[in-house]
Amino acid sequence: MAQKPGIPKGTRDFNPEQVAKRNYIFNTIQHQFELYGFQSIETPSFENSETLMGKYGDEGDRLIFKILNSGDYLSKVDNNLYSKKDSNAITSKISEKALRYDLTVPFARYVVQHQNEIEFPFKRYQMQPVWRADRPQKGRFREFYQCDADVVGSTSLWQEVEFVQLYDAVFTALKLEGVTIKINNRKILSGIAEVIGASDKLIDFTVALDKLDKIGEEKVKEEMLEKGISKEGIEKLQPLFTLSGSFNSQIEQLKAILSTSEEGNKGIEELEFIDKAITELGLQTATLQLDVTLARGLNYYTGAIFEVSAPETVKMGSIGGGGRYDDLTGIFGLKDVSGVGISFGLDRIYLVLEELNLFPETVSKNIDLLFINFGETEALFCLKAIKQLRLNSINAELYPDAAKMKKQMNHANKRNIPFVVLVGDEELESESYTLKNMTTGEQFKLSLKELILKFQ
RNA sequence: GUGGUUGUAGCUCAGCUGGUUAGAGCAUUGGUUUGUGGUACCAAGGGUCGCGGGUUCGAAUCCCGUCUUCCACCCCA
Repeated sequence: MAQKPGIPKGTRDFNPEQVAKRNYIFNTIQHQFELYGFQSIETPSFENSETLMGKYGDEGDRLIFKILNSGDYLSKVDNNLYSKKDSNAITSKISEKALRYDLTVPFARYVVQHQNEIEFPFKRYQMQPVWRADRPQKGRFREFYQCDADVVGSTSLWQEVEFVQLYDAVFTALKLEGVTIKINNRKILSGIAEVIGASDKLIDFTVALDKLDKIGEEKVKEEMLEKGISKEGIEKLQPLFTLSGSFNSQIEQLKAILSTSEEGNKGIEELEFIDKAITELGLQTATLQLDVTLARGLNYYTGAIFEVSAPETVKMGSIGGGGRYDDLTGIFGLKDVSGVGISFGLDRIYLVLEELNLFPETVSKNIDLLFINFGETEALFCLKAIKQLRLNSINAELYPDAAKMKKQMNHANKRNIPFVVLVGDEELESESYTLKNMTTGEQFKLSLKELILKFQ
């Protein structure tokens, strides 16, 4: 035997059962998206490099899969550049396309490109694979699916409120109870940075703050010092490290910290609005939690920031994220179109449902009837019946070969087919069908009409 | 990108400090059983020990490289 074929690391094959389970998640999410008024679009799996590059920060650029130009791609690189062996400089010469890294940036590109055809506010959802040249680990792949819902063309905070409800609706429909929807606001982070005199170090400051629950207060302070944030500034942060209690009481504490920051106050107002509405409307199974350490997608989020964590019993990174971006389309030349959206990580949700055993038993569809093949005459007779069954929406098939009974029966068992039909000489003569229940072993002789009636 | 970990039959794994022809269970195929399956028993097929190089009289076993797996960091869904 030659060496076995394989697939690139971080990618996966899906067997029929896995596909059925994935489709169950897809369908559940899609159903809720549509209930909330979102419409589906699709974009190409690869975009022009300039559409993607620079939109996700340096780290993001590194993780984008670049597609090599076709043809004699090296001939365009001048010798001087080539001899320097500067990968970054050469990349733009030999690669002009790249695999999509997420669904948000391509959507922004779509909105700008089709701005005159779109009726705003535009609510779209998109469920497609994205690719990242990351190193795989638990719940992290190089090809995975995102399910995004975004609204563009409205600055209304009611959108944020609806997205919180949508998260709750989807996870409730998936029977995944006890997820936490964490919410924060970019304006609060900016406000804090402003108050401690580190406005220019917002990203460094938030990246460090984000690690609070992971590495602890001391290490976070160390990292901030390293990044050049003043000692006095860090001292002002002290209340932040011990921030606790209900949504409301955290808000009160934040108000004290941010009293001098106009932007910070704006962020507080927004959070209060959302919390008040959600409290009034109620959530089914999820919990909305204020988390000031939450810092995601800072390269484009300007208002609300969302992240969803699985129930604490499961060790898994976030299973969803999102936020408000006031100026994403600005990058592509369209000003003043605000957007807000959320994303579901299908592959991670799959792992969580699997771990908690939450998939319904019936996710995979099976055929009801397998006709045993006894030979040419019998097979043709069976196919006539099968045709009628299928016209009546009954799943049925004929075993393709006139193999030994044992083999055919075994095949039915392996595939968990509940019934087989036997048609031999005797049945041919009487134009009847022997139906055998593979679980109980019972069998009955039926006419085609009776057979159809039984399975309809 | 950094650090660690893993790789033996289709699958799950044994194989002690290097020593004849590398094993088991499950799965597969055939038989006991020509139109009645699941169970049982019997038998058979299937492996360049991830790949490449090195040390050695001798390597699945030790060393180096490489790829892969999983995990942590970075970052993220």
